[in-house]
Amino acid sequence: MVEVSQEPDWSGWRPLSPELRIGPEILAEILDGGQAFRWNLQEDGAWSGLWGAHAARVRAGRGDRLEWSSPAGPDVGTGPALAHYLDAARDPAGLADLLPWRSDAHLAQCIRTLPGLRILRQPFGETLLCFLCSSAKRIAQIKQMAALMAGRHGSPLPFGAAGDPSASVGAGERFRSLPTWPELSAATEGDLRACRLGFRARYIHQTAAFLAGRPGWLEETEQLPYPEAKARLCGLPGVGEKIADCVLLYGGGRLEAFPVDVWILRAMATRYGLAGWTPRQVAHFGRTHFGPLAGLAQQYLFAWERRVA
DNA sequence: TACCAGGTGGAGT
DNA sequence: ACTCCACATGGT
Repeated sequence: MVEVSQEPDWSGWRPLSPELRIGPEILAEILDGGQAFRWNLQEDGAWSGLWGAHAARVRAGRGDRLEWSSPAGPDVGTGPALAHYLDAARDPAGLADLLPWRSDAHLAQCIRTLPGLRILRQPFGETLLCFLCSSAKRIAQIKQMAALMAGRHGSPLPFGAAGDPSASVGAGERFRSLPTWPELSAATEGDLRACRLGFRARYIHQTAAFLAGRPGWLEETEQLPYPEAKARLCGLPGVGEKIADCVLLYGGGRLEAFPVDVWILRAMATRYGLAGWTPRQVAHFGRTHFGPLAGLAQQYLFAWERRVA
């Protein structure tokens, strides 16, 4: 008999968290809406993705209850890791009710349109790497850069082949994680440029060199209070306020972080009458107007604005 | 072709 | 402090 399938062997589908209900559209927005850059839609409608040393498939099952499966290989605790990644324990019914939608008609509309939208809890270092790639780039291009870096500088995971042609690995190869910062410090700037990073290659190269001389610096930064953590991140080459806020929001679980990019600037100009405001002014408005969960509000505004555009 | 993309850093006012 | 603009690359 001939083995024709080049698909990886996956475990069966298993329920993730019974309380967590997320529909297919919202799941797509969560995994592929600009927070993370390593998820790809498979032909069967499930999402296949990687984070840290984990790989998994996820889909919305009956009653919008999430189901997951893992690739063939050793058990590395992917189920609990996925629950943490999706922040499943934090108010599965949705944090959005705590946002000031009662006094903000536009926010209320965004929340109605995107019920269950969540903020991920990604590995901190990976989030920094991906958002160092993000400046003046489309999401699809950031995903391409991440895939190239994983393929050329990441480590193979102990799991089977990946058949998704849009993923970073070809049939018969193993999944590859994104390179860690120590791994990146072994790459030359030219190596990184070859991953289509453009001028971002220098930032990543310099950041890798900085971190290589300071073991524990990133882990300490993750533990600091928001203002101190943000200030430290902003000291890294290529990291300004926007990227620092993205790292703290999507990688550090700091829901008060309010990243201001061109979409948020546009949304605040057209929906909130803040035309002409600087990013810094908009960030201040956002934090005060939306409160301690401003980052979640930001995600609703971002997703809604991109959807109507 | 020109313009834009989940920006940042540096130079010149 | 504010305004411009280069920085690579790919898509519309």
